[in-house]
Amino acid sequence: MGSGTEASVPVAILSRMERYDPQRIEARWQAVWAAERAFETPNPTDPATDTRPRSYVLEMLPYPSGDLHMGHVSNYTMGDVVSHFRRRNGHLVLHPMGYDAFGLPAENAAIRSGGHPRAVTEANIARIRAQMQRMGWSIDWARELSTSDPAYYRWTQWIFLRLFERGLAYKRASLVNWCPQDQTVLANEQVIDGHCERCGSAVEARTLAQWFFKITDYADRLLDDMETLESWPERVLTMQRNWIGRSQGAEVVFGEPDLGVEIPVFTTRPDTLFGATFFVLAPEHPIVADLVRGTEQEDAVLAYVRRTAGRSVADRTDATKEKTGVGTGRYVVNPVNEERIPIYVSDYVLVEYGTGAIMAVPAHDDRDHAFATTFGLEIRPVVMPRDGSGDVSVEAYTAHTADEVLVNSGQFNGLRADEALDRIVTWLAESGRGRATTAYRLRDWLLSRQRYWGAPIPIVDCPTCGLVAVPDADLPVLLPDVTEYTPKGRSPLAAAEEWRRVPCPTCGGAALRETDTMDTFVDSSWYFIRYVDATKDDGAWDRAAVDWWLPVDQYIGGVEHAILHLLYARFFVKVLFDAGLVGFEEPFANLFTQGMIYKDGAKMSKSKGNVVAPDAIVERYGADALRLYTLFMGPPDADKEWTDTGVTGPARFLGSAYRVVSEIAAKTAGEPRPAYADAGPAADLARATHRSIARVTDDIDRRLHFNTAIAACMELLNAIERARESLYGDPGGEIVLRAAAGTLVSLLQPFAPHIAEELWQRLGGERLWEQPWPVADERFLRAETFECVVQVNGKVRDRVQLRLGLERDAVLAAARALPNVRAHTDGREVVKEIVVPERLVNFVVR
RNA sequence: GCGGGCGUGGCGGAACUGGUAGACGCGCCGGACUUAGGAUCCGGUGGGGCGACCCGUGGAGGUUCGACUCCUCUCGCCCGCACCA
Repeated sequence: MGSGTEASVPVAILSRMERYDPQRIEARWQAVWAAERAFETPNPTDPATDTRPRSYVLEMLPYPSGDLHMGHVSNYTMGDVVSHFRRRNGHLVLHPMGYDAFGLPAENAAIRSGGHPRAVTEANIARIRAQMQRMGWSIDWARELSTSDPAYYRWTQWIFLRLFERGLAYKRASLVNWCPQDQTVLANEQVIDGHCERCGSAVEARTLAQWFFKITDYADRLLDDMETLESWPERVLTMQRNWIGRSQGAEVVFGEPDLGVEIPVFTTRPDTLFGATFFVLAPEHPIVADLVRGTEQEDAVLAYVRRTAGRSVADRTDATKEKTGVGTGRYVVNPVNEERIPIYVSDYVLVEYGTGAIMAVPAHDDRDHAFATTFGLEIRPVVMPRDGSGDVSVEAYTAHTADEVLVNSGQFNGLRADEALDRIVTWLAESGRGRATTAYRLRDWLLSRQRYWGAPIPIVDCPTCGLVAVPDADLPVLLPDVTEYTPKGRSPLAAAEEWRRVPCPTCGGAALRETDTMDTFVDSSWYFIRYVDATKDDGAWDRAAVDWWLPVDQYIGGVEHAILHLLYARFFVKVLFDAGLVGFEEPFANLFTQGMIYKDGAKMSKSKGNVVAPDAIVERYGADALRLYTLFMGPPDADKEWTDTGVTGPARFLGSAYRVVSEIAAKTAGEPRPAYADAGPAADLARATHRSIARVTDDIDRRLHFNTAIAACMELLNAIERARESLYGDPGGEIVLRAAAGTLVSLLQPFAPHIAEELWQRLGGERLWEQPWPVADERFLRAETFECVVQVNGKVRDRVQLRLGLERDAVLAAARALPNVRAHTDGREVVKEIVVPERLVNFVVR
């Protein structure tokens, strides 16, 4: 890769025949990187003793829907900048890529086109891979993986079995979210406002036997370990905290005397126990049928339960609608005061939360208040501010102040509410009628899906042995080929009769395979581990190598995964840790969530017709320009607005850098490294060069503010352009000029690696991607003089160029002497003189 | 309702620690080169005023010599959760 010939081409000819041609340059360098396997990073041969600095830089893997979109470009470019930066700062960098390839879109496309989901997926992957490679990201393609590959999902199944054997994967009939459009169940996390996250259909509640992961067992650790995730965005932590929804409270047991049953409730307000004036069961509560059997309320209650079951989830959970319900004719006894209170059935109580039953305290709960008002039930205040101001006739009194006391509460009257809460819980525990407990909003993760294109659940259902794990040695359980994928409410795998019939692994008797497939979020909950050993076939991974690379040092992705993927992946890692399979408890040490790219004020989407295809931009301006623009648009975590004209800024900048650096390469000689000069324009340029190094380094490393880093590169180019004519012909000046050009190219490399490599070569360098990152020389960060701003009463009146290190009195004297300063101070009394060293002077006058 | 975030030129944004508001870029205006310009180069560009100056970071107060930055109140927008007892 010599460059001697190009450096001698006369400038006039060069500028005419060698206009910046990104297509040619980018193809050239991508070929070089591929041939040299420039970005492949093998695992250490001996991880136990290898102490080399390393960084695992990862962006969330794409769903291969066909085309790369702008969100991907922005996301992967940010990761690429960090990767290049760390590589050039001496780190071994793991920067892999893969495909989240199972899932409904490919299956639906296959149904439409009559093809096979596998074929659709493979075609999509080929397409998106080519588009990603065209972007020139420094990815270790030797580690590429696809979650729909049997060599991958074999280990997804293997991990499922580890959860199964630990009792963390179980099958249970329960009330689940059913999407009538996609004909499958959905996890709670995939239901947005009662609608299917993917297709938008109103979700129905159905009772079905489904597979769950017991993520609730990990609720406390998922919550408490967030303390260690210091650099995670606050909003992601908050969203996870809300989602887990831990509430401290008490379980209180209410007795039903006629049938002799006990019904526990969960409450966060045991202090209001004396205010319970009725009791409510969720319509699906198992005791409802027993309570009303043979009574005159039976028909009314069962009719209400049926009506509720027929309504959509969105409808049921609409908090603004009027409360409905029906009395059962039965009552329970309040354990604290032996009072009989009536039992109602109402859909405002959710069977999945707490115990599915509540004690209703209308005086101190908005929902109970609304119900009591509708049904004309007693509203009895039991917690009041000391001044007696809490009126509960119109709305519930729910405030929490330090100065509340209990009333109407027997032996607890007069106690402060917080004190009473503790005392009542103690009393309940001592009398065996309750205990302190914690409830969570988080539900177990429903992972089974009645669809084809996913990893089969590796379980066999045996009439004698029950649910039995497929032995590890028999993995993968391959997806059978079926002819019909159209969703019909049961898994298409059920039609593969031959495939289903297997001998029971335990007793050898005739048994049937599980036909549901796994939620694709299972696939993506461990892929970051598999990258370490992406091709290993005698195990899921090598623990020593995994522990060497992980946790991920910098994870980058969209905030839309704040709960789903990030919570699931955290859960998986904790389970794997407990099973001794990995040596860390959190997968992602640092998380960065990038903003979304909008166009015309809306999220880019096909349905809105405002999608800008990266391909089209690359074709016209080149990958470097597109990379630069997606970063230059704004701070990485903020949402950004795409404008078609905006790309021209970075594109012109690259064209201009190409011209100017090529000219300098041809007209000067020397090393493309930072150099020094003592005075004059050369010294100014040397300072500008070193300041740029400091700024770009800090912007990438500490702030992840790529937009200002690029702005700094633009400023350096402007400085070079301004200085070059006066430096040509001066030997010392030419060295500085060439060094400045080299530094510019070097700083630009993480953002625009193709043009940087091309220009670096033109300047006589080689393999810029592995050159050390430039270091700013402190001596050149400071000028000899500074512009001192002089204010009078806080308003800028003049400026003066002063020597650095000048004493306070001298600074004041110089400032005072300025004509415009005198105009504003003469004849007035100066009451105060403020001097901010090396910045400004402020005279306060009266 | 609860929680998180954001309001700066015509536009995207910069100002990181309280110290020159508007870096950098787009767009626009003027000029050069040109058969031509969606190319390139040069100059200008927050508002008002001939000017000295005045006004300006959603709004109103406050702290300070000095506030985009800190405090109080308020308006608007975005995101998340929401009948979770």
